[in-house]
Amino acid sequence: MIDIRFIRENADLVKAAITNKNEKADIDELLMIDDKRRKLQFEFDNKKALQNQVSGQIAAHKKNKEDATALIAQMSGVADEIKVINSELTAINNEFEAILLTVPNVPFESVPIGRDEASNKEIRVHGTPPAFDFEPKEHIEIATTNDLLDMARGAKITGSGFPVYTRQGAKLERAVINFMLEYHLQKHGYEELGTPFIVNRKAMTGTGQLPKLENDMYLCTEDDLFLIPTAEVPVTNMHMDEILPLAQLPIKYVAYTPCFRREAGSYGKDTKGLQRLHQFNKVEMVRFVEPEVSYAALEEMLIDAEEILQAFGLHYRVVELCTGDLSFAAAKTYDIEVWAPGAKRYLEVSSVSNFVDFQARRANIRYRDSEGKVRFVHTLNGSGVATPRLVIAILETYQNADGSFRVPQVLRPWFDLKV
RNA sequence: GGAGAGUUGCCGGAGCGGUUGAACGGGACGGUCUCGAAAACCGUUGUCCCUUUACGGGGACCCAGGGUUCGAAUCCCUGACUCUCCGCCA
Repeated sequence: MIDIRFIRENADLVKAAITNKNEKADIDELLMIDDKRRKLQFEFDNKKALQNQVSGQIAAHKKNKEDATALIAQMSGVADEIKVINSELTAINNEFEAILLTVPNVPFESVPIGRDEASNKEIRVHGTPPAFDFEPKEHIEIATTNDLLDMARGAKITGSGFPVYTRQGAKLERAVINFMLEYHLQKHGYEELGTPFIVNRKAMTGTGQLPKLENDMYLCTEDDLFLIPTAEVPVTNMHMDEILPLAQLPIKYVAYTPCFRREAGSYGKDTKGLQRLHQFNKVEMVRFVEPEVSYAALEEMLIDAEEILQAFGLHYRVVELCTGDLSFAAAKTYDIEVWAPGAKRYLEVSSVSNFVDFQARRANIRYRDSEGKVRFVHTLNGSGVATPRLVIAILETYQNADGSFRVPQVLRPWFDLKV
């Protein structure tokens, strides 16, 4: 969330950010409630101060065996008054919090302003589209020919958007995950976590999925627990309500998890094969850093993700998202889009974002700086990377004229692992 | 699922309903001593909110939320979590 003090002093800036992000949040209402709640708090504090003071006197009287009935009588109504103010205060604080949680993060100053992805800015292009002396096929055809994927049976046992990877397909995907994990561990110095795939409301609120995206997530109503849409949620919330010692920063975690997304409202879009799924696997990087270095860390993470695609020898481009395409919690985001020669288009395989202190405030993740002051950390995360579209790009890039495909060199050790 | 025990500050661990934001011990940090270090000794060691130019002042917080009371870390209720035993089970 955004510091209410910042909102008070920069209301116009925050309002512009809301507009530019195509979000809705009533800042005027928020500020009005903020004012009311501070007045109530003041009243509460004063009443409490009186009660504390007289209670001290009562204690002193009793200690000296003096009569305190007058003082007790004087206080008998005060407790009720405090109770009333307190319940009003609780109500207004809840109201305040509810609105504050709907205020999106403010985009970083350099982020291009724009309505939608049309205003995104291409940062760089790596490599060139591979050339074929035959017409390259789309992944779903390659997968069918080689028995890698069974979408129909996935639909039978769950529903559409739940793929079954079959035989070599399952092995290929697992090899990809292993390769990416080890790469980040060994070359980029991340620490691996294996987290729960189901989290509670507090965690979902901490990273900013709630309250906005409740409808996009799978919910176990019996226990009020959500299936994670990304490892960002459990991993970032690892340090919820903690004050980290400076020596621990930066913290760099990598985790593989499945991701579950209802994709409400996107039916009929990118439905082919593995392009858009309700369940997919992803290797995710998360960092906790000092505020001063978070934008440098963002560039580093982007490279960390790019190296994966480079290792696979894939053609891709990096795009900086404009304000309108930026997610609710992000201040700045790069997307990496890999080239799919069969589909003849770029597919988003990674999103690398700096959330600055937005998530840290929500999840109350702080650190003690070199002067001993407690401050909010900056959090970042990036896919490194999501498997379905990576598998698409691999199959389409490494396909042969006869319909077969090659396993990229870097995957061989994982694919041909001997036991 | 059944029965029981617990949840206090960085950690361990006290805490009769009334100057207890919290004894005591450990750790950490600063200082004295030392050529340096250890030991010893002295000191420091909370988060958040409101107010103040500042010094300061006020409030909240001892798992969470309610209740009893003039007053709750301390009593009562509910919930969460942890541990032990039983049952079930990968």
